[in-house]
Order: sequence, then C-alpha cells, then structure tokens
Amino acid sequence: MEPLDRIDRDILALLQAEGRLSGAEVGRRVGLSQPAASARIQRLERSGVITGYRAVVDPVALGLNIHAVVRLRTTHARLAHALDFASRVPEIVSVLRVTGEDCLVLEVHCPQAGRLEQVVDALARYGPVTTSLVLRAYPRKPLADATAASSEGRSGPDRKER
Amino acid sequence: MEPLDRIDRDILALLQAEGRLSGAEVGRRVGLSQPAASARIQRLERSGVITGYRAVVDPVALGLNIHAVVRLRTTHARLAHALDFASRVPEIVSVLRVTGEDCLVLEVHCPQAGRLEQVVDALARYGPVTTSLVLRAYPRKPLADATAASSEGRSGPDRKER
DNA sequence: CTTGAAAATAGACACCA
DNA sequence: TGGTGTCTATTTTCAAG
Repeated sequence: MEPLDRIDRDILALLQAEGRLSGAEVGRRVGLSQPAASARIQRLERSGVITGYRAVVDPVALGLNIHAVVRLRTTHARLAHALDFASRVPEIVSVLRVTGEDCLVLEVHCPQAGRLEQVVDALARYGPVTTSLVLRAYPRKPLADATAASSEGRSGPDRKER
Repeated sequence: MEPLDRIDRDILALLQAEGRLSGAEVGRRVGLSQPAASARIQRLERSGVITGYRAVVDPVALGLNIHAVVRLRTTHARLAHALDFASRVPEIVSVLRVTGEDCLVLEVHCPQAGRLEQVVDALARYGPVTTSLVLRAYPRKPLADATAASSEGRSGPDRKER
C-alpha cells in the first residue's frame, strides 16, 4: 500500500478515461515501456486500487428516458427491507446509505414516468420519499489520488510532493 | 437504432460487469462465434449504446475516506457559477441538475473532513447546502434495456417478449 | 452467423542497464 | 525499477460458405 507516485496517478487517470487501453499504449502515454506499464497496472489491480473495468452504457440509448434521484427516509426497522427491495428492482441502479434526515439516496432509471411512479410508490411503503427528476447529468470525473494537488486551497499541514 | 435483442442485452450485461472481456470470450458466454460477437459489440459502440470503458477505482484505496452527497439550492442566476465551480473541483465527481427544491445533487470524495468542509463552504456561496455523509455505497447495478422484463408488475399495454 | 486462415497486437519472460 | 528484445498466446480482421 505504498503511496502512489506521479506515474501511477497518470495511469489511473488514463484507465478511468479509457479502460481498454493496452499496457503498451499506457506505457507510451506515461513514458514507460510496455512491461513496466503492465507491471504497474497489475500492481494497481492486485492492491485493490483498480477494482474492475466497466463498459459505460447510455441510458437514453436503452430507452431509459427518465432519470431520477429518490431520497427515502425510513426507520431502522424498515431499512433492511428497503435495501432488500432496492436490490431487487433493476431500475434502481445506485443505493447510498447516508447520514441525515434521509436514510437512502437512490438513483433510478426508468423508461417512462409510469414506471417511476410504480417504483416511488413501492419505496413509499418504507417511509417518506422525495423524488427529483434529473434534468442533466454532467460527466462523471475520474477519482484523483488524495495526494494529488487540488485546484482549491487546502488546510492542515503543508502539502509535500513526493 | 433497432431494438436490442436478447443477445445484445446479454452482451451489455457482460461488458458492464467486465469491461475488458474480449470478443471471443463474450461470444463464448452468449453462444456466438467470435466474429459475430465482435461485430455486435462494435455495433453497440458505434450506435452509441456503449459510450466507453472505464477502470473502476476504489476511493478508499486512494485515501479518499470521506464520501458525501451535497445538495445545493441555488438561484437561476448563480446556477451557472455553481456549475463552473463544481467542474473545477476534482473532489466533486458527480453533478446532477435536478428538479425540485434542490437544484444540484453533488457527490464528493475527500481525503478528510477538513477538505469536505472547504468544499461545502465554497458551495454555500451559491446557496443553501445540505450535506449527507455516505455510510455505505451499495454496488452500482448495470443498466438493463427498457424492454427487458422487470421484477415488479408493470402498467400500460401487455408486455410481449420478442 | 459460422468456419478457417492471416495479420496485428498484446502480454509474459529473461536478461541487462 | 525500468528498458530491450523476443517469444507465445490472443485478438481482430477478412474471405468464403
């Protein structure tokens, strides 16, 4: 679990943007030979930094025209049931258990409003629900290493670049 | 933009789970020859169903120990500035513009609470903010084609399997 | 869509700087 | 650790059925 150096961070940025790059291509872009790049990638995979690779699919291209964020406020007793329900509904693609008034923040992709209504109604069995339609989803950003420089000022001890 | 058949949906499920599968391996698993599988994958890519491939990175492995959902309620005039700010802060990895009281739902990954405080404070310049710490993120599910069968009942016209 | 062959590439290894 | 060269395994592309 060594801290990642500059090259590791570059590799992560590359692979988060283009997950199918070959070791040789990654090497080319970060200034390393193919074996060296492949070795680093393997190290990142084995150490659990890279947990997998996913194809990204466009919801609209699948007819999933409605994207919503649903917040659910439930009781401790009902939480497990709500989670179980959420895990069984394919339209609920993301489940976050959070602190605060709401207990769960869910992301839902549905073909039409009617289906969203069904999902929301079903969720409402577990507690009060707040539904927001997503008007626009901005492109998700890659995760950057905590030691990487940020654009905003920081507090705490001086940052030292390794 | 033909409707996807069963095999296309299987391929999407496979690739959303394991984005680096080869055409040959995909073919094996869906019962197709390698050229046929590769052709379908290309078709899905070119038609915009598959928009890319990403490596998935573990935030904790990067020292990003704090994961939060921040909801921002801002004015129309300030919205553009808030979006601009969000795009410049690497810790803000997801931005959703939504309907309802809140205008934006943001996901933030920070190394420590101090950094989250900075981000939240900065966001608060654009309007009232509600912050929830993520206690647990359940694994994201693959997107399933709208024509695929769901576990819950549905309304509207009878479903017909093709 | 399948099979079969060819061309291109990627990944793995051994050895050296 | 990284670079080079090489060898092998895979992949992809293409021609034909």
